[in-house]
Amino acid sequence: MDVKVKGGSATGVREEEMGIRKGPWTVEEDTILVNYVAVHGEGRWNSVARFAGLKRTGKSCRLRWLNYLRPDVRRGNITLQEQLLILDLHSRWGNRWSKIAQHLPGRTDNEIKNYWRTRVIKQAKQLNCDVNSKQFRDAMRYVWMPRLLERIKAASQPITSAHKQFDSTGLQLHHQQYTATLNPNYACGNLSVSESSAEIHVPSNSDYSESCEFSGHHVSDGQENGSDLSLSFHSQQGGGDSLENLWNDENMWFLQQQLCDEL
DNA sequence: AAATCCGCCAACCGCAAGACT
DNA sequence: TAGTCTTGCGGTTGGCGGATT
Repeated sequence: MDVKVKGGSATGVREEEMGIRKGPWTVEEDTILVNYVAVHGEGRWNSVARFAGLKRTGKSCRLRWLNYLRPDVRRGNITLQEQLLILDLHSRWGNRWSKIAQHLPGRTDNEIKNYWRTRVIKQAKQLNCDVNSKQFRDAMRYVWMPRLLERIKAASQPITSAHKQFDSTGLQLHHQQYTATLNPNYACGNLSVSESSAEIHVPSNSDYSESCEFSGHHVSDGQENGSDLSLSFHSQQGGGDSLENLWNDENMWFLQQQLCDEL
């Protein structure tokens, strides 16, 4: 086990005197930290270090818990949906990693930051432009994000498809999940819309009992022109024509109003 | 088979803000 | 009110492992 001891600075000397450990955590240390948090809860990280017998700084304990030991930490590859969300949120907030992470349950700011640095900055280098340049932002918004959406759609493997679009000047989607009830005159069921996707759930006793789902995307140019919401849908079991009939202009208008009310 | 490169990720650092004394 | 401590955030680094030469 590699244990480094910082030297030179006053803090470093003090840490050295106290035998503060650095570097990768051991299983034993993890166990101690998990047990301590289970009993005393999160927070008071310096106390954790002091009273649990860990030779680690409070900061180190906090980081280890938040990024690795927390039970709700989600591991594994960043999904397409998550990638899309990261790109979108970063275009709004910049390097506010913790704020972005709040919208990706189970993901840590560190993970998102790493994703950005390893994938996104690499892309910028390949395009030979600065990651903060308008050129790159445009490439992201008009090329990369739409491609991601296409891949997300393709992953849902539609059998039949039909498309409707409507403009919603001034409508802005945020990142929470919204729900809208379809116009009862035209359909029954619930539509839930998130930043990158939408789903409709039709009750089995309705005339349209086949399962259908929507994929939609939110296009915002970030300018004062407002933003557009574009929704397309497909039926998984055929019947696309009948379903498409649900989506006449009135129903679209109704949905638009519902979304505007909620946002 | 060895050397080098590269991507990924855990962990550290400095700084700032808020809480506490 | 000032000084100190604690916590949280964003930037950066270092090491590991797989891919390539």
